[in-house]
Amino acid sequence: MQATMHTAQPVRSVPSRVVSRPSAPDALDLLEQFGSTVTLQREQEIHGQGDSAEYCWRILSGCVRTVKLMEDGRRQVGEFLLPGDFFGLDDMGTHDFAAEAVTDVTLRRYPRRMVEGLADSHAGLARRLHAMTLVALRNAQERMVLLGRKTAMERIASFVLEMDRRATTPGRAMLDLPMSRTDIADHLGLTVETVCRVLAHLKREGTVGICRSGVELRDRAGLRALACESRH
Amino acid sequence: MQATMHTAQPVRSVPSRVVSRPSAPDALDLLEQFGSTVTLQREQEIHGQGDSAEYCWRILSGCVRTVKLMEDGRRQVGEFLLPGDFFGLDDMGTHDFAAEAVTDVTLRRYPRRMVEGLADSHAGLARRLHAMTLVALRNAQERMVLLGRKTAMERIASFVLEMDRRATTPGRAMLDLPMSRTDIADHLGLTVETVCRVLAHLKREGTVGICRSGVELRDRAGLRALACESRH
DNA sequence: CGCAGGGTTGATAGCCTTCAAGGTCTGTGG
DNA sequence: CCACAGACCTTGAAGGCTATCAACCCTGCG
Repeated sequence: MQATMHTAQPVRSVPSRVVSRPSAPDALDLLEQFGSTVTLQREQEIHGQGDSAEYCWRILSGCVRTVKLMEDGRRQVGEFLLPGDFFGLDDMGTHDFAAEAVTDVTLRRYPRRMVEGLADSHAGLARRLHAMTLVALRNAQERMVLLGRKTAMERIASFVLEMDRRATTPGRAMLDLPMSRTDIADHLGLTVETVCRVLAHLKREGTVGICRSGVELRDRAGLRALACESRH
Repeated sequence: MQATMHTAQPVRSVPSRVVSRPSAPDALDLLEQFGSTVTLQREQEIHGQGDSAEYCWRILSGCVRTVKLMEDGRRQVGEFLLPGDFFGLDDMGTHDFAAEAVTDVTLRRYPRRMVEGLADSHAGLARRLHAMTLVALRNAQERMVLLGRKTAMERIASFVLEMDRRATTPGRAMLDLPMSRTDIADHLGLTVETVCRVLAHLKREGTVGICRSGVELRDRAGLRALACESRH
């Protein structure tokens, strides 16, 4: 099992081309021969809700969100995906959620037929894919606690800390949040206004600083206390 | 892929011993040689939150819940598991949720080390296990919409319909709900009182009848309208 | 019979939403 | 360069949905 499997982060692979030891073996490298690189502008749709699942993707740069719309327009953002993350692999037949570019993105696209064929003959790849699904499931379960039982303040604090842990350089003071307040609200089961108010409250308390499209983490311990998270 | 994979139900296997054609092949049958049968009384713990994941289980009879407790006592019930369902397979290293018997239960228990060993040499079994994880993930994502965006009435209606679809004989008027109101509340992100009030409301409207530890579905179409579910 | 635990119902409170208005930033076109 | 439009963000006021608190009912059981 890879180190990433023991974190509570979304499905993520170490972008092999960035690893210092370029030969670090990863079963996912087997996919590369079938991959093609695509770029999209912000707000473009990568696949729709209900689309047949022809491809899966890995993010090279940028941010992607998965979205489910109810008939009356209520929206749930399933997750935000960052460089290194895979998506589109965990759907059966059709994609339950749409996937949309939050920012301009560069993606590596793989035909699922090829991925599944390779997995049938490479047990190591199959294990790796299954492990990624398990991480996604664990994250979804953690989010069920957040959506079912946490207050607005706890949700925001948990979200900021999660994005910090997933950042390319975790622990830095400045944390980029490329998604809109509306996206954050629809991810956390809140409204835009509540997200704004809670962030303003955290700012007044000196816990975070608010910069355009990002936050400055001034008091991680305080955030952790607010988030009501046992581990992390 | 099995037919069950295309439903939105929890991880479920067809209990092979009950199938009319006793030779219906299922990769999960490979596990049987390592299985042992255990029985527990209601409210007993099967495994704790944070326990190292030594075993996984399949339910032969009864109902099980998965539970996560926050430090201050807030509780989230991850899912209710019914005969045929597997659990304990989707955890990595340790169980994130506890598992507890809702009713007296009979379980088939399998050492995970054996399961994983078998899966390494039987691609069919590995695929089957991965498929079960995918179903669990899809269910978790559907529940994120419920917890993030649905009203109390919609949550209850969705829950009743889901339990109906998963019942051993779906479509019957009488639906058994073996879990307590508190369990339902902690599953749906509500309080006991709200669950009671919503059920009472549905009863007054004639949508359901309330019997001791169960409901009578008098108006499935009405429930579906209340549940705001596209498919099903 | 009395107790204990779960279920139900009512009254009140509070968190978050809704509705509304203004502010800020960005990109565009003159 | 500046003005303007539009989208997003922020803040305020009011309302509603659900939680909280409390009381009572009901059932099973010792």
